[in-house]
Amino acid sequence: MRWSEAFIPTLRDAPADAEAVSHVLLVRGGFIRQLAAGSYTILPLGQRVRLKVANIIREEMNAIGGQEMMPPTLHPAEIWRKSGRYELMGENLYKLVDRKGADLVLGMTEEEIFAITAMELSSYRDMPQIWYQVHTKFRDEARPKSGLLRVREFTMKDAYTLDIDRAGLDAGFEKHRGAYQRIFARMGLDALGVEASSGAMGGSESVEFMVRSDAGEDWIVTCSNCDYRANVERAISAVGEVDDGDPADLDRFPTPGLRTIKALAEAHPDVATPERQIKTLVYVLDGEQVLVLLRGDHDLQEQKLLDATAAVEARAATPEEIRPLLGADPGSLGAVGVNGPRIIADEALRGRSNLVTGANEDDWHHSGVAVGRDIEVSLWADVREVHSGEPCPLCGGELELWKGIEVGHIFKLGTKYSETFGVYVQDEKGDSHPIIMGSYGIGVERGMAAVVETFHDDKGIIWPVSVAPYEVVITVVRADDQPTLDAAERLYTELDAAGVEVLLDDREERPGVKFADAELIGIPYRVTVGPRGVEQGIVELTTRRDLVTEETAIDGVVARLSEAIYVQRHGA
RNA sequence: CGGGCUGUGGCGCAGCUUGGUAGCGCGCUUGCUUUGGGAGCAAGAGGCCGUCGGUUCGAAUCCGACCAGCCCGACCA
Repeated sequence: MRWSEAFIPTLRDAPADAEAVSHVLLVRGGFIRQLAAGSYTILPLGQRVRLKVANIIREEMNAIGGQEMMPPTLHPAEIWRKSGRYELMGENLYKLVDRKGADLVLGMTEEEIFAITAMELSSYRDMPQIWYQVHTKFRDEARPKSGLLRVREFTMKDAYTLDIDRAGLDAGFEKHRGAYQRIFARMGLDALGVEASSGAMGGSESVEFMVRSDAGEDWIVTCSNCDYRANVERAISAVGEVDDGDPADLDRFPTPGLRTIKALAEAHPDVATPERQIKTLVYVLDGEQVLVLLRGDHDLQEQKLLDATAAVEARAATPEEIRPLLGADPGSLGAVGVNGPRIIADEALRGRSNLVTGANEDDWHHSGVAVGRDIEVSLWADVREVHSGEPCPLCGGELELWKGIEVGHIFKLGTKYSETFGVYVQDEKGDSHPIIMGSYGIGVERGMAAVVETFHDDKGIIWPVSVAPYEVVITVVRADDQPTLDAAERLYTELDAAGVEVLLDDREERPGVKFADAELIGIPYRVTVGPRGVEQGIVELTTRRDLVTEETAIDGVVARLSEAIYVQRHGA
């Protein structure tokens, strides 16, 4: 491609409303333009990257036996009502009505559609199957943000495994784990597979692939000593033992004006250190008011609460809801003697005694509280959020927290969708079994953005060869100098013939503009052709990653570049 | 959905307090000069000032409603 004929609208100034590095650089480099919140036009340069990412995904999916197909994105609402997700997905699901008044839905993930397609299968002999698509998904995000990182319309590779038994699912899951590791590695990404919550997908087990980045929206817990890694929505840590002393009798004491764990601990350091208090939270789970108990120095992880109770929506109750329920305001709440709402207690409170908690009367607290004796717990669960520095649950090493971008997520779904849609196959004895499904997603554009978040400097993007829009840019220093232009054209033709993707910067611009643009759009190799060098049969070769330049004979440059690129093209 | 901020040529911004012919930088067009790290001079093109309504002789500017976008939070397969 000749730059003079290409549509590569680079910008000198960053758009005012872009914050994330990938957002700024993709807009400035002429890869994308915003149409509306969370809605982008992918420009020619962006499309080349997007197709390369999609092709890497396709190659690795095909390599594990995946078969690409193309279901519709527009679905009858009936299907989603049947799976229960018409309601479950809430406002994130785009809902529309056609001319006949029929309700329709735009697909945001497609377990339902693939389950229905799987009704064609009837025998264990048909198993296993790996089906996938690379297609548009729609999500009415409450808050699209950060350019391509969180949008309302995007391309997702979603794959589904169909097996007759658990062992088949496990095998399919492991195949995908491997494929995903290869896909992200080929994109240059260091994506770590971490334990995750399955959320609204349902299912038993899931692994997210996270790329470390401050632009990410998830917090990840990793051990500095062993391989333990998990999303905070799922992560656990070893809790230190607390010496409660001998169990005491339940008692009350006045605590005027002491409304926080900290204030109470400072006023009564002998009995009420934070780890010897019970934190009582009132939550509303799908409309049901519940008490959630935690150790005083611990915090609630809401997703854990949802997972433990199979609830869909959790929110903190308001003071107006709490007073009629418990008879006191936040600051003096407790679960002693409460029997009405369900009481969900964190595992860290199990077996504890001699504790302090609110007495459900303003300005009074209980002391000597023994959890089993004085509080009737309805459900024990791990609902505590792990904090940085706590001991690893596996090895005791120090846990670290970091922010990550979720570039992929794989789920063991089980039979939820096959049972709903009646997808059964017969085994060798003729018995029917619901198909066991797995579901596996990668966000294509988010992956592109994650690459930019990972590889950039103050001059612009640094694409890995495997996903670069072009592999080489030939910068013609003097486009008006005929020998220079001739030499550049010859290189352009030869590189093209050698199968290298090359962009010829033949624009009548000053060199500084061309260098700056080449660096901004992140082409891995730059060949600089200028009058001085051409006279001596020499060009300059610059690598984008380290911006190191060396002079080299024109004659050898094509062979050299095609070799270097060939080995990098399929990923690091 | 709650909180904060912003809407003025393609991009970045000023003008609004105190109403009176819409401005600057970059980019774009043409010409000349220049040419190894975002050139100089000259002449140009390009704007329903987010939308609707109100106040006024007169509104980018004042008032109201709405819409859109960004950031924080809630939410998020």
